[in-house]
Amino acid sequence: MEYKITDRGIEIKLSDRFDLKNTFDCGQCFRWTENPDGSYSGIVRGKYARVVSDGGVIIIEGSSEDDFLNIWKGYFDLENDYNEIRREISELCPKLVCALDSMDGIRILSQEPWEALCSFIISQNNNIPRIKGIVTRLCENFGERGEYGYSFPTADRIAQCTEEELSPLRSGFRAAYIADAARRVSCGEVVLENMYTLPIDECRAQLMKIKGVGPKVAECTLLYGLHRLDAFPIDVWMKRALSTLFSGISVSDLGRYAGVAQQYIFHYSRLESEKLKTENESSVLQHMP
DNA sequence: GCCCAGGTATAAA
DNA sequence: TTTATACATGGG
Repeated sequence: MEYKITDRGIEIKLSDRFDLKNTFDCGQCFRWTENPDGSYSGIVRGKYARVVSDGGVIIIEGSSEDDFLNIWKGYFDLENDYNEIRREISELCPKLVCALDSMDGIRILSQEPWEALCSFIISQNNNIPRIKGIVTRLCENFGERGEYGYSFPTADRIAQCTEEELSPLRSGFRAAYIADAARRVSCGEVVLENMYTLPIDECRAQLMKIKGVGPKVAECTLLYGLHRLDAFPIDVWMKRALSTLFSGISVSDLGRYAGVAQQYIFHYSRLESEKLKTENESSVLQHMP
């Protein structure tokens, strides 16, 4: 990864790819919005940036060099080479090549741990547009107002709220879960920062003490919030995908990038199920009088 | 109105 | 240990 400072912002040259749509709109994050020109705007750790992809170069507009080095470089995982990661996954599981090819240029973001935990508690039994709405209201109601928008509220701030005070979020039954997570993080019972390095099973067990956090939310928190690329899903859809689309592969075959592989598998299985759906619809149409 | 959404808590087999 | 339901809300 090379970068230089220009009048447009930080210009980055990568040896691998960074596809903005695949990265920001794949369901791993809920606070980046696409602009009409295809760039994306977002706020991380209270800092605003606009990310532009321009002929193989990525430009982070509105970032100082300090912010780039301290925030964006790690957040966008720019020092990992996804060509290498993909090569390792495909060598471990050659059957996954079609899944790897189905989503070129995705990067696993290294989000703020508390934001990821909170976001994926909200994500359960929910759809992406509504998740985004609830997260937006969470920031508007309890985050810090900045020049370009709101920061994600701290666990301490949310811990002060009663369930009643969370009602403007319209998050339904998840309000109690958000409150419980905030309380446990705020009082130090759950220390997210320790989970960058703790054994993955221990992390999962600690997270699952929180009400409303099951295996899926724990995995997502670890993968997207603590950048544990080894955090593998023990989720029903994953088992189904591996037993149907990729029979013969088990989660333990996926190695140290199990979490990254999971992202590709998820996307691929979504594509396949949609393909199946349209095939069924057209065959139904064929039999219509 | 009905169905479903990157699930989880709870009760029951 | 595995399997069925309710859960709040809103987009399609």
